[in-house]
Amino acid sequence: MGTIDQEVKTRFANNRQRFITNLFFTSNHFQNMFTDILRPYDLSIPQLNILRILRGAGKAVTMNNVKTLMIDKAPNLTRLTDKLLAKKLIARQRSDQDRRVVYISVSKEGMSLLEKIDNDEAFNNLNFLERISEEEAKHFSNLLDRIRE
Amino acid sequence: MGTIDQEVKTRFANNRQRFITNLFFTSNHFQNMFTDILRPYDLSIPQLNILRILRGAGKAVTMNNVKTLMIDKAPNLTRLTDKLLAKKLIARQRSDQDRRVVYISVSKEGMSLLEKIDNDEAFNNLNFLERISEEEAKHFSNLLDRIRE
DNA sequence: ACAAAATACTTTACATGGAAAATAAATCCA
DNA sequence: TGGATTTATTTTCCATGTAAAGTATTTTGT
Repeated sequence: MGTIDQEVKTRFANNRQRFITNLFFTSNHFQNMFTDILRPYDLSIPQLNILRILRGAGKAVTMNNVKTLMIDKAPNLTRLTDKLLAKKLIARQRSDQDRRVVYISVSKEGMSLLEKIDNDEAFNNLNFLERISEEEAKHFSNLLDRIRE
Repeated sequence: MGTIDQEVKTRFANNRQRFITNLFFTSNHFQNMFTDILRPYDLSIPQLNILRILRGAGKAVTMNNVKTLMIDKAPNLTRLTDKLLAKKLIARQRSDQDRRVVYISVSKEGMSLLEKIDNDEAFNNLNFLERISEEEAKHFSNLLDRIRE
């Protein structure tokens, strides 16, 4: 794994160009890494996000609430939850008060899968991020906040 | 657009966690921005990448070469180039020397589309990146190189 | 020369992202 | 009350990402 210039074999006009390309490339790189780590658990990144949101909530949550809590939006949330349901990782229940509303919650199976993943060396330790210090991470995160306006 | 903590409404365990989430979020944010800018040109990001690679090469390039030059790999390059061909933005020609090899190149239409996009205010000025200096961009890009190992 | 392996590309299948239309139920308001 | 609007979710459509299998052609090794 070399510099971004080596990776994409491109000559950049300036450092902002280099930076934005590197941002895409690096994000992609780590997403692939997470995807690989999750593969043995037969879980996708958005599926894990949903499970974590449900665990974090500690109670049943409406689809709408899940959607607003998802990081990268939740495209086809119904389709995603269908799959979690098929794997019995969540439960689904329609509200009695408002019959348009659907609640979902983590099942026991879902909770124990989350625990397994929490204890997964590769996933939990983030040891691929050891090369960046807490201070640098903070500074960098602030910078990302800033350039998004 | 607020800080990453506001955006994803999450409490992060540490700054490395915050950073990696912010990386995904910000990358996604800018990709969506590019996608929106390209929409009126009826062109996707990978399609634009291919056109630029072809222009950069200045000559016909084999599918295999295009693949190695693509940033995020070129999934279904045939399918992608089919679409560019349908829009007459590229030309395709089978090699005489090695009949397995397929060359593609930018057409006149492709070149003039690229010029239009080059002159597109929103796309070309990268003014959404004004908040980061050249020096910061350089430093940040180096840091991204480093954490990828 | 000729079968086996490698190479270049194409095709297929399936999961996901993103946007928009469709459906169903609740609320608003004249 | 009852039609129009809003809200919550589902469904559909299309482009892409990813992996694997398939096809055609060339190269390799005996």
